[in-house]
Amino acid sequence: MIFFSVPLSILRPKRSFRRNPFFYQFISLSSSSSVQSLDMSEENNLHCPDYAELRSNMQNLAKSGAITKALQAFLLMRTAAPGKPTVYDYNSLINCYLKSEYACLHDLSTLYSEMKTLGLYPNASTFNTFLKGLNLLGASKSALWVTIEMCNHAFTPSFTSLSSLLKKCSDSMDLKAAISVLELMIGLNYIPTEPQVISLINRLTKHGMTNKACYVFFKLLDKGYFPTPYIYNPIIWSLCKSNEINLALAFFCSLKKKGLVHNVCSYTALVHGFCEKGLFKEALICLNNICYPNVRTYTIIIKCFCDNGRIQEALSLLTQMEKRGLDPDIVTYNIILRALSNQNMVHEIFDLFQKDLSPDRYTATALSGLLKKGNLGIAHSLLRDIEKSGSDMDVAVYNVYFYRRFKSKDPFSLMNYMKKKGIEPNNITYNTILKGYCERKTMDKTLEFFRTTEWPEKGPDLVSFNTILSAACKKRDSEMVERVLDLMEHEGVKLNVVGCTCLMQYFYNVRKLKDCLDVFEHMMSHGPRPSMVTINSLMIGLCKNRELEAAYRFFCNLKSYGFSPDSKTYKILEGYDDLVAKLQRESFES
DNA sequence: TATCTGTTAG
Repeated sequence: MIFFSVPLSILRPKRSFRRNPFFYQFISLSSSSSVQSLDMSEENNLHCPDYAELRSNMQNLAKSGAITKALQAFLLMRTAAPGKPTVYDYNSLINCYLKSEYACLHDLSTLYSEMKTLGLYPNASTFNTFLKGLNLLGASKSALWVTIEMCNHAFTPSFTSLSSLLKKCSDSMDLKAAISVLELMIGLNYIPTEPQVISLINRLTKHGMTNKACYVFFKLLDKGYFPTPYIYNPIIWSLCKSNEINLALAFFCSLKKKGLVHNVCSYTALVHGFCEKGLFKEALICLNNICYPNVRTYTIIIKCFCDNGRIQEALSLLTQMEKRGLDPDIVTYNIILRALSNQNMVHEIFDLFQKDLSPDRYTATALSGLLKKGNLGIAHSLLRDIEKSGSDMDVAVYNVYFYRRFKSKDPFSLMNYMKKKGIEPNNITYNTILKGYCERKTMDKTLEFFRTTEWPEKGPDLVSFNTILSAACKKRDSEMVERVLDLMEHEGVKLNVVGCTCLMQYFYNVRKLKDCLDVFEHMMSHGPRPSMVTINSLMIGLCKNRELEAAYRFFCNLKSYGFSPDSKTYKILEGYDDLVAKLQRESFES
């Protein structure tokens, strides 16, 4: 049979032929299709099989995934009876093809476009069959396109198919498509299920599409949908988290006006929003307006006070919640412990540990402030407790404790200890050891470690290089500075803002102010862009070298370079009374 | 539906 020798590739159109922006995979076989040019002459059909036989043949070919041959078999059915084959036969072809293990999007698109070439008009079943196939293939975008086609042909997609399409689009994070499906559903008076709406709105808000989430929400509201807080709370939260407390309030009040009753999570979002804006008074008023605030409500406001250094207020809120019968959880405690630890408030930390709390790895790292201040006792016994409790530890927890313990122990025995616990050291662990070498050993020994050690990741990183560069600069060891710079050049490591700042500090400390300024100018014109640490370093360098006038001029010009002086900049100036006096005088005169 | 930590270089 000659048509069986037609290669599939001839039937397949070129990929670049796009018919529709939504469903470009649906490509026409075009008028030059070899299906059209099939030799249908009598001589090639000596045996004339009947309709049933031909149909069965077509179905078998389709089931085996041979769509070209199946299409050819479909055309052969013309010979069986007048008016044959029909769209039902074509539907059967598609159905059988979907049962084959070779079903793919490209072939499905071919089957769709070929219908028009053959002059077949799809019926509802055709569309549903295509939708079933596209669903199987997970091609949600194409399924949306077919659904729209179906509507354009005046057929109504079922609730089930739209609902499943909505889920597919939402799960595959094609949120724009999901919104289109939802619009189709609303247009047909189909109301999606609550879990679907919650999931879609959640995903929209989490991906910075809060306005779209609002759009979806109000569309449903217009249809008389009665939303629960589970549906709209993600919107309130999203607005509050992005510092849009005014919008959140407006949204919150408009819902209240409509008679919707908010729950504690809705109010907690507002508390968070007020806190984010620094509106502590309003946050507290909001807290007091909630009939039954919970641990999370309190935790959020406590965190806010802690982050703003208002620890006493945080502690009194802790007492207040306990009095109300709300037991703080480990999250609440970790937040407070972190703040206390940064302030080195050892007694208060001790008091907290008298309570019934089960420390976890968050607790371990929250105490890093304490470690930095040298209060090792409480921290180490805590670490032992956490290890014993079987809490999940990670490399960062060990790194936090590493440097402090390094002083009294051999670093490599500590690393073995980590490994025994199943924690692999990382570059940060090694950089910490490197720092220990810099502080306690000679630069030669440090460089030897640097070169000979087996680094855990892809070798030493920029921080590693900066660690040794910084050490050489601090020691004002010009030969070593040069060696490190040569090493960096050899390894193809470029200086970043930290390295450049180290070099500037080195230059002004060895009274090479011009070299220091050269580095700064180079940074300004070629990068890396100076940071405020760089700026402040230069200020110190100028002042140290008694270039007070230059420091003053530099300070005045900071804004024109795009920098804003910070508290450190002002502190530097405070150390130079004469300069400050001049600044004050001039500001009075102007 | 909402809340938590931290390690290395200037």
